[in-house]
Amino acid sequence: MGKCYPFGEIEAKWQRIWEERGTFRAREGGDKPKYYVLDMFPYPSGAGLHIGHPEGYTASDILARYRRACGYNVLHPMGWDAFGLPAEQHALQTGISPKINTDQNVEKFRSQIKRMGFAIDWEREINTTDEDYYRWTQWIFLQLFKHGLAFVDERPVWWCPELKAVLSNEEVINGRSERGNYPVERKQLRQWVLRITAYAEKLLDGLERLDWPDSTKRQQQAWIGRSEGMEIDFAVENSTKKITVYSTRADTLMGVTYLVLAPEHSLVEKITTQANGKAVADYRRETARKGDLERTDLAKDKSGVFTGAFAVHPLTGEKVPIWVADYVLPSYGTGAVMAVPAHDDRDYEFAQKFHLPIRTVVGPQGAEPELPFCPEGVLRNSGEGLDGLDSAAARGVFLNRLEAKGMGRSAVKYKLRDWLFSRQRYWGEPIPILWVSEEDYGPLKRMKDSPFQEFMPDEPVFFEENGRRFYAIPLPSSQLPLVLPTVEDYRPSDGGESPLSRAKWWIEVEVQGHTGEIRPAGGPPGDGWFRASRESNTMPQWAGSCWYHLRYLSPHCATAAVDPTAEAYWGCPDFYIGGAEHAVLHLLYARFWHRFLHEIGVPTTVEPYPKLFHQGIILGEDGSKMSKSRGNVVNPDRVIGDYGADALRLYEMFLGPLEAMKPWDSRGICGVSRFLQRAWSWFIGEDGTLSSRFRGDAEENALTQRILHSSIKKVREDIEELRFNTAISQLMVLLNHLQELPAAAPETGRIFLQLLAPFAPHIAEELWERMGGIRSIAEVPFPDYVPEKIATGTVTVVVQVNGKVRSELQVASDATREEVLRLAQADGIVGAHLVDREIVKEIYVPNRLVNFVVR
RNA sequence: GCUCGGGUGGCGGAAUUGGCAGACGCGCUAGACUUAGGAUCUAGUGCCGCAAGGCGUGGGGGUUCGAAUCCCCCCUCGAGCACCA
Repeated sequence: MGKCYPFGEIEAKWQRIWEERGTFRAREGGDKPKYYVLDMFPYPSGAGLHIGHPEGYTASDILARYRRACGYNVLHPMGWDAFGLPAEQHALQTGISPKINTDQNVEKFRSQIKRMGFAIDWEREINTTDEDYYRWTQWIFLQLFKHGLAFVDERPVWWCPELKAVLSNEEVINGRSERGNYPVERKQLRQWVLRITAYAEKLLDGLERLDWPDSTKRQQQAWIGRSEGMEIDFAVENSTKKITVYSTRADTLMGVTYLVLAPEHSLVEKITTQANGKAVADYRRETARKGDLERTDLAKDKSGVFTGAFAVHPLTGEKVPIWVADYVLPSYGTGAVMAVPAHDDRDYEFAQKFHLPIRTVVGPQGAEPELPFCPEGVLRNSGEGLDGLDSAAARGVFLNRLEAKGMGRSAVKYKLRDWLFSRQRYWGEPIPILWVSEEDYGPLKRMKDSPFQEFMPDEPVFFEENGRRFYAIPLPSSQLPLVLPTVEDYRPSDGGESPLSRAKWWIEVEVQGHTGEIRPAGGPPGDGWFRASRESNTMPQWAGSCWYHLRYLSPHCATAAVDPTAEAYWGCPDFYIGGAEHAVLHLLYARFWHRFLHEIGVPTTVEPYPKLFHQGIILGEDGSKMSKSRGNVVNPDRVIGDYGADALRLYEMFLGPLEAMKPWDSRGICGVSRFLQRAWSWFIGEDGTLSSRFRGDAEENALTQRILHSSIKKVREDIEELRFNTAISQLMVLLNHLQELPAAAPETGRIFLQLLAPFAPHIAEELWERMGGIRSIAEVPFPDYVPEKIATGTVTVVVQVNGKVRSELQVASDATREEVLRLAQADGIVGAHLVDREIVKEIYVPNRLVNFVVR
């Protein structure tokens, strides 16, 4: 690039001034309406800022600056989601503590983000790993515990041997870890679990009112996976047992030819006949060994074994064999299904393989169905009074009949599973729980005045080990934050325990039931002292991001997670922007916590993020995902050094629609850089002083007025609709026109700068100041357009003959239909196409077009 | 396999309710200024054609005076879900 405006100097200058003046500090109160813009806060990775980060942040910054200029009191904060596995793995490799590593990374991220010149209130910066932050994360956990929503359970969990960590359902993709793509397996472990399923219905209903991308709503909907069906009881022949199945297609009840139990189903052992015992046991063992990848691989053949037992059809009394097969999942519905091979793909495949009977009971009206026939249809072969009914009606009839016999009921099921909340890791929030023995729990529970009563749930939470019970005791808030202790060794144990479990001095404690005091084990015995062990698991990374939008409102509040006055003023974010990869993880968990917190009286809002937007991904120059191995990574520091932050901001917004996936183009940034250079040169002459083109007496002609005012209109509308690429192109159109003018009114220059300011704030501030601006351009009201200056006297009307454009006319905007048609016919080129033709129809669209239909 | 969302010049992308397809930018061509140009400025730039004109929004069909836009079929790319009964 040739000569450049001094962006390096200007950008540093204005970033310093904004900080010194506190230009973007947000305070509660005043008459202005509030506007809270939130970015998904970054995980400060060691790699530093990625070129993708500034995309979302610039978008939110444009909105923040625009809204401020439109008279809103704007809150635009930033912080760090800094717990997480990479810092811990880094510690394992280097021995540097995650704390130190994280602090360094935050330092780097902060300085890189500051170089972008965002209108952020840095006094509100938060960090999920700060004690003052996570004490409230722990407090929220205790509230969940108190309300019976946090409990422990021995359950099969996803265990990743490579990461030596337990993963949540959401963190496992096709049998591999989301992070690192390592294989995972099933393992029985005692785990903390949050009862998110209790909120399934609310989380589903709440989606409707959210202004979110459709695809994200659909993803959450599918994840919650509500289905309506029936539970149907099948008696087991020669037994008092019954098998309850769940089905959404009870209309196919008469087509049942066998039942299937999940291998883990508790009845399997009880009903299997002796003759089949070995085969079933072998099969169950085989299933247990398999990872879910193997088990759920769709391509694989169906497998299963016969139990030797039979069930009794609740309506026909017919005997149907009971099988065990791993295509039935233990964790959904009742873990047992009625198999209707004629009308279910999976049952059909299974029946084919094991030569089980197939009975057709539903089909299209009239024609014979091709099996398996899975859509709804009309009943056949189902018996008197049923044949001919459509599926929905048939379900109603079956429901009545089964209900009458006490053998069926309607039921709603969800795919959503409870949230596995403990991690066997070091770098996370310690779970503020103590474990005491059964003998100590009783007395402690009876101390009504004990601080340990503060978060005590109605139902005790306990686990059993070697025949002994251990009870969970919540720390009182006086003991928060429970600080993550310093340890030497960050390795998890092979047995799946947290590195914290090795810190015996921290784990083994004694608690004073009366006072809430806690001391290391080995103190003198006395009244009210009990032995206890701390919970060694930590919280998953999602915990801190579940409520950070609330912490920004009063980041320094020492008495509450969020100050009620601040919360009452700011409420929840009016706009939330971040990547689509969080569609079901962070966004579902945060909705759960926020709603829970709302129910216990913390935030006044029910939903945390009423309006959400996902920015797209910026691909490498070769059109593939940016990655070190491909060597197509663009370094933001480098770009800022070469072209300046304004150019980077402008370029990322100009690339294409904000939500789209788009490739980086290193030549494209030259284009926007040239635009900024041209803008600079329009204001500043060769000698470095304000250009002489600005004359107080200059008056813009109608064309200039029209372009200027339609630019104001378009920029306003485009910003509000997040169409930043077209807003910028309009700014280019405007500048292209202004450059043609021999002289300009200072006011015209100022309006141009105000329109530019949200996108390229540094250059706009600098030129604004040189144009005589006293206040920061960020604080000057955004210009409004004058409609009369856009709608000038004449409009262009296109003239078509048989739909083909032949000419265009300049006519007065208030011209009548007759006048325009007459002018159109009088047009020379049009006339040539009308010669010897008969006009059969005349189409007239006011101020737009004329179309002659001829023969 | 199922469910969504896309396919517009050499490239990124524009186009209220169906009403001038290709705004803006990149690139390219020619010219100017220059010792020089990967700087700047000027002009041009969808395709075919000397022109008149014709053809053009993944392909095919349809509705309409008029379709990138609406309807049907097909091709293709991307995302999500993936034995949830």
